[in-house]
Amino acid sequence: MYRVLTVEGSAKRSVFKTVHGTVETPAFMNVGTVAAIKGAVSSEDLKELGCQIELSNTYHLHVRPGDEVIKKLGGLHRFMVWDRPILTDSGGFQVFSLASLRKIKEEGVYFNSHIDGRKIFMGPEQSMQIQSNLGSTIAMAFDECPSSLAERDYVHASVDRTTRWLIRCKDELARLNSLPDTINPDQLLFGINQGAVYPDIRIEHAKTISELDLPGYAIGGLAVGEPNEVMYDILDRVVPYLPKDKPTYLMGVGTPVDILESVSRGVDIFDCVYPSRNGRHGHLYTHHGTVRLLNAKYELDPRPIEEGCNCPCCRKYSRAYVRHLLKAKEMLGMRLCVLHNLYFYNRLMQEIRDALDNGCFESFKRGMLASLAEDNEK
RNA sequence: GUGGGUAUGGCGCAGUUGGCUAGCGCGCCAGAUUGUGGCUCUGGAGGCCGUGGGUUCGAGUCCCACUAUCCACC
Repeated sequence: MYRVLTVEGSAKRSVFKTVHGTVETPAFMNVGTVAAIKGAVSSEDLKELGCQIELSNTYHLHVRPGDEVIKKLGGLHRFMVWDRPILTDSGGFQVFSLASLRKIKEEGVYFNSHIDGRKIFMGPEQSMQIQSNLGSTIAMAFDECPSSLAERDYVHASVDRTTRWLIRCKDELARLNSLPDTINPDQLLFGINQGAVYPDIRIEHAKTISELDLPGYAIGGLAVGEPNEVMYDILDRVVPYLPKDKPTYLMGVGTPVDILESVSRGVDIFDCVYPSRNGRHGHLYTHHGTVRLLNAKYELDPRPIEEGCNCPCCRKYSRAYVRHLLKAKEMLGMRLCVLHNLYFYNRLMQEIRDALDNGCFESFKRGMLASLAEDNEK
């Protein structure tokens, strides 16, 4: 299923085979929370952008349109017409991001829907049932993502509960996968490491969940406000305790720099809203730093967002035109910007894989870090 | 032409019985944003308060004239 091809330091170049196709890693998952990449990007577009695997969200699809609806329509792949791998986030992060609307108990979490305010209960079993109805390739464990500022005692108790939840997730998914009418009987479960910024709690947790022999492991609860150096330090300490023969997924990360630094620390898979959300807001990534397209200095700029970029936006359109579209709040402006950013991220991952294949990742990384730090003011 | 209303940053407006460096929304300029509520947040620039007189210790606020504009009526 998962095979390491080459290693350079802690960096890994691997292939991860699933029933929905192979993911070449290091890989970036393009984020389509509600079974769509925001910004009018279709699943056809995703293929053109080089997307290998897409991420959707359990909580959001549960509240709308409802996982039962998607199951009746044949599962998420058929629903959104995407035949490559899909990872569904468990809803655990919403415990954290919608914190003002929730109550956490041993059995699970009581939410208020952000759509209509109605009460929702989600525990490990519910999350697995929803993800089973969606039929994603990879289901994520239902976890709690404690604040990076949380007290040590709280984090300790939270992580213990997350472990108990993980065992319940594993049991429940095994049961669901064996049911006759299940959408994807080969659905995989990834466990999630937590522990905020306490290395000893994280390491202990990593050891514990590794023993459950799941097909993959994620590191959650990072890049939520703590300094970058802290995140890198946690990765240095924790990744060695996760199985090397399984994919390692760093949740919610990150900037191009974060990705380079994390690959060199052994991470295989990433996801982040940056390319899509920032794209919608005119914050564009290039190999030579970011372009804030809404800045006045681009008003008359006839160049593409990035010279030499082969994305659907850069092949045709000028900064001036796309800037105008964003200013006018035309959907096309967002779309073109998101297309560029996702193309950039997917291409960056391809470049990382090529460098690993050629055994020159460290020098590639040094050069790319220098290039990304350029001002792009010209 | 007559009567009445209104004139405050690019636009739309607040400005209490006249009282310290005239506010707000949008827009504009710049910055944040890491398992996405097509958001949200943080800064910044920009105003001789229509013009000219007057009353007062002090006027965006009161008085007069003028100009512009809106409404009603001949």
